[in-house]
Amino acid sequence: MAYDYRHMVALADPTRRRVFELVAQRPRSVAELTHSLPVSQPAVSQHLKVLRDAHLVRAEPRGASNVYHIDPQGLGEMRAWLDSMWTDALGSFREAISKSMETKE
Amino acid sequence: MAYDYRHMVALADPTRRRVFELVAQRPRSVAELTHSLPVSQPAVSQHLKVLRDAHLVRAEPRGASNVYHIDPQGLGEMRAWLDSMWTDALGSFREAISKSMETKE
DNA sequence: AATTTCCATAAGTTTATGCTTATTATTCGT
DNA sequence: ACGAATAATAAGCATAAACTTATGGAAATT
Repeated sequence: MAYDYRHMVALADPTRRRVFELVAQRPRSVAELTHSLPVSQPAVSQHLKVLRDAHLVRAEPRGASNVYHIDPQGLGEMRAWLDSMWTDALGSFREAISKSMETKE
Repeated sequence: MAYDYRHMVALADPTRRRVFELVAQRPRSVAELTHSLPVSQPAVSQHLKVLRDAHLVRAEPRGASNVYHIDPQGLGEMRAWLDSMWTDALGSFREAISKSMETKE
């Protein structure tokens, strides 16, 4: 069940981020993405693979071209992680605060 | 205002992630963290710097030692980004779905 | 006050990863 | 059916970034 942070890894690279943002705006083919970016087509394909594996985008074949759109699953998993982090981590954070209050007063 | 993804960059590295998780469990000193990890103390300090810059952790000097705890700001910023992504990106996602429905029906 | 503990920074090395060119498979247009 | 276009994969390179050892400064211990 352990969260594997694939989404963070995927979004850590600036170019890959740009790919994701472009796809998030509206569905786009690989050729279209390549034209909007300062890197080669294979580079774009490689980034898309990482984003696909992280369930952040999904490919939809449309004839010879491959149209990518957002995959809600990735964002959903991130949100779930963030929510649990919010309660767990910030819970113990609050405890620590109270304790340091006690110590100081 | 543009989101700079510092948090994602920070959490992309497995060791740094481990540091973050340990600090999230409960506040810990650098020495404590080093003992729990397979890397040297300077490596831990370097990771902590990245996490600090991303506002994911905060240092609290306690005598000679430095106790790190969670910084809510980082998680908050991530949540804000995620929420806006959720509405924007998934909004256009829904549109695309509707359109592809029209096309197919 | 000397020694040890704690942590951060610096410098250098090694590993990871993002990029390129080359190639292949599939589909479209003519 | 043939040539052009689309995209994925492979191999190699080059830079970035994660690690190491070395060092220095501040606080605790004796």
